[in-house]
Amino acid sequence: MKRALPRVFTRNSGKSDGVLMNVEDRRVKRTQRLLAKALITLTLEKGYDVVTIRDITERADVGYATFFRHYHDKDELLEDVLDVVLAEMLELLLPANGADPAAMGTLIFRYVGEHSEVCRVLTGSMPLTRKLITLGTQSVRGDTLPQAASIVPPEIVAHHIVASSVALIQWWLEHDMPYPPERMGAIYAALIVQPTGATALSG
Amino acid sequence: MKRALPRVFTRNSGKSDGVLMNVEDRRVKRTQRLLAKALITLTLEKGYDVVTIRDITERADVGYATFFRHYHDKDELLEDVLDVVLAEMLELLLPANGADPAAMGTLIFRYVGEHSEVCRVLTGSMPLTRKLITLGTQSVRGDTLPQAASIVPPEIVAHHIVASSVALIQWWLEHDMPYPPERMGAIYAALIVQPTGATALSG
DNA sequence: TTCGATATGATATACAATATATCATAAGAT
DNA sequence: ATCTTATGATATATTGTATATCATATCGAA
Repeated sequence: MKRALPRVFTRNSGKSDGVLMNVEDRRVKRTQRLLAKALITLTLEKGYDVVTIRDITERADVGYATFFRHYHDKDELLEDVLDVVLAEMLELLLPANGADPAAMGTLIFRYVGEHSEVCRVLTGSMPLTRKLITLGTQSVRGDTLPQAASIVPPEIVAHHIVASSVALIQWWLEHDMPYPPERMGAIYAALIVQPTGATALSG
Repeated sequence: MKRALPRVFTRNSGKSDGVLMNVEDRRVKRTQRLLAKALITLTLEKGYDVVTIRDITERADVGYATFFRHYHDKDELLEDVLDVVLAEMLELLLPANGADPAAMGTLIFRYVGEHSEVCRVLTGSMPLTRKLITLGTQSVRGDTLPQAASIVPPEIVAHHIVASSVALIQWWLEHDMPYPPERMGAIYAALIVQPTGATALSG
């Protein structure tokens, strides 16, 4: 017997059936890190869709063909970046769960501000923004809202909260973060959480 | 004397300095209409970014090179579509200005429902969605909100109203329009207009 | 530390799509 | 009616994607 699969071929969330690569190998992690960083930098320099894979590999100082050993295309690489960001935000927000909305909002905007370049790129991609909103909506529906008998279906309420939050983040980034995270947290609470909560109950 | 510029070279909003084409010529209008229709159809069939210009020209039954006589690239063609949609919605909403929010919302969702294919494509493009939200925000800021002394800056309030509305439309389209326009108009009023108005005043 | 496994670099190449140029023809404008 | 111009057809330069191959370097495990 040949010892059952000692290696770890985990492609992110197991969705992509395509390129397999041992993510425990230092070389692999190094290459993927370099590629991700290059994509972010180049996207901020000249826009996501005009960045070529040759651009990325040259900036990352990595062989051109190496890219395709890890990802099928640019979008798959960018999705990897989103997964990392989502995991980080989740572990940031989980401990603070149940705190008051303004404090939660402050945490969110503090994180976004500290990773503004990556977030700018991610929120510039429609597929990733959709994915983000979908995941967030599911989470919000699970967490709160054991409500009923409103004009507005709970599914829409959850979607509205998440989509509005993402939009607020986008506004903040596009305007070069003119207010500090604490102020944005307060705005988040006053503009999104509080009114929507009231609507879900009474409306 | 040679008669000063009898022709009309209007490239949409005069922004693109690139391809000039007499938009009063029937042939031009016909070609552009065919190209736009082909792009919409193909995008719904297999996704915007994998649609090639050759696809478009073949579906439109138009010479390949002809495309570049009208647009630099796919995105410019799609922007043309957005301009038409925006103009139509504007003339739909202007007469009803000042009516109650639910009625306005019903008008909006009725229009979206009747043009769901085009709207699906447009709201799937991040640059166009941004443009739409920016224009809408300016309009809302001009219309209403002579307010002051709130935690939430009026600029953010306006942005929130528009972005939330677009998000609600996106939700509706993505879920295959499960409620009629009248219901969506009521939801729009209860979820977005009424709470945000209250926040802008009191919050 | 050694050894087998494997990720990488460098290179060549097939292929697809963009973008432009040219010229004859057909369609529209006046 | 005729002058203008948009189109079709075609060729071509250019760019970017995607895959294959082989020697080398790096890694993990014993």
